[in-house]
Amino acid sequence: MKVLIVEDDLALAGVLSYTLRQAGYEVSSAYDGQAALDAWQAESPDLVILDLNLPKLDGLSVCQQIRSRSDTPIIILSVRSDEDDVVRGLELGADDYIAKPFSPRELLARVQAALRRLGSTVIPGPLTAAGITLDRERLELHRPGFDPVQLSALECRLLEILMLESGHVVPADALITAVWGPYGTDRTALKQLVYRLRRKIEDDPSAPTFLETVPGVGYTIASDIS
Amino acid sequence: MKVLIVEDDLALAGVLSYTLRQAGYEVSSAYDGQAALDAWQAESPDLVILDLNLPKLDGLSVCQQIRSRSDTPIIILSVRSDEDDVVRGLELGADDYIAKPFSPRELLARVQAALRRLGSTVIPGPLTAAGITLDRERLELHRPGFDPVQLSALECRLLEILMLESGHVVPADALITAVWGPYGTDRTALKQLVYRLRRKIEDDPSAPTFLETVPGVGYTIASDIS
DNA sequence: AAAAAGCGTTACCGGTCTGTTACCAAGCCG
DNA sequence: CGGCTTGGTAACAGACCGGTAACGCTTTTT
Repeated sequence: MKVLIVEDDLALAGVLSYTLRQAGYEVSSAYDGQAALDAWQAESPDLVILDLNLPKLDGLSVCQQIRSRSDTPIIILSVRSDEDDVVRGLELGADDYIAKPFSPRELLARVQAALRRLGSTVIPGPLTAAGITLDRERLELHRPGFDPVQLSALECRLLEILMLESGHVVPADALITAVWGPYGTDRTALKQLVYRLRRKIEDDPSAPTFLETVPGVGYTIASDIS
Repeated sequence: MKVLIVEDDLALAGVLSYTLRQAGYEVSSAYDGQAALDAWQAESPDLVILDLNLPKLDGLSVCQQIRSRSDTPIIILSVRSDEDDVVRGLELGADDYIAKPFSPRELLARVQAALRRLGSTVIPGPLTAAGITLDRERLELHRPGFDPVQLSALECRLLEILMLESGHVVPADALITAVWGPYGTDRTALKQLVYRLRRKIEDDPSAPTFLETVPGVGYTIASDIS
């Protein structure tokens, strides 16, 4: 996993770099906006950590440029006074932000979350739980006795989370965050996704036997095969 | 929520302890590095507040040791001259730091933030008391010989409290505070809630056998199985 | 270029949850 | 004995929630 750090404060960049390397990431750095774009094209990293205050080319512009050309996850670094810019950055398609000062540990957590969310990360071996198997590469669901079902990317991610937590109830908020990122808000989208997923995998959506609702809390899939 | 305070300045430790206790945390203290590790193992706190300047065993070492064995959030206390150590502490996996001098309010805010960040994953296991089992994840009540009963969020909270105090009488005021918070509502709401809960779980609401009323005081559930 | 699929959004409907008001029965006290 | 408090019951209304449908925009496929 390659991470590009765009930060003009060399001390901070050093800390970030050290932390990420420790965690097993491959790290490259850029110290101004123009260099950032060059490095991005040269390295095609899997994730970008982007300071907003940059020499030569503004961080927001960098964000926009990158986003216009790819889906690479972007995490914005900001100081408190940048609040407006953060909002604009998120609107421009950044995935998350961290306000300075922050702990490397927190950064690491966000990097991992962002990579996990984009699904690009995990070299997905098939995931088996609750009696079913999810082929995350082909977005296919396999169930004994049924034909394989073709899933969309979002459906696959939703199912993946529920399977990883199989036997436990996953709160709706947690699902939203895990699927749409920290700024996904609307529960309606989740309702929709669950509904569409149920129609694909279940014979009778009105009496779900597999993907169950826990009213007021969230959703769950049974861990045991009944 | 348990907090471990590691601070050799007794006066400061006292202030910290007082502040946190006021806010409803359970607090334990250690006054040197070695004692900190011992206390940490003995108490398994939910969060550690760690001074860096400690007798016997350096704060950074304590941080490292704790982090190598668990994800317990750590907040570093430091004086301005410690800056380098703070950075090292954060690299070692601390979650946040506070520079002395600080206000109690700031401390509380950081503690809460740290707990919120990592602690949201605390899943309550099933609670068993008085012969019944409460599945707090699914809001379900299980009783031997009966079908599981679906509860609402409030009903579940009420039952949880009574079960935790099973065998004792819980005053009505205490119940209201525990369920609706410090700005609790009328007793009528409690009457309602009890009534509705009884109808869900009891065959004969007019002669309650499980959730009993203690007139003029509150409610209780028997601790023994009758 | 046309068709299909993915997905966010709005709207609607029926259900449950829950605070409130009202009423009744029982106990306490002067 | 009559007023008062306390607890149970009923009924209602507003809020919230989850499932469903339909629309439209975008992306992918054909």
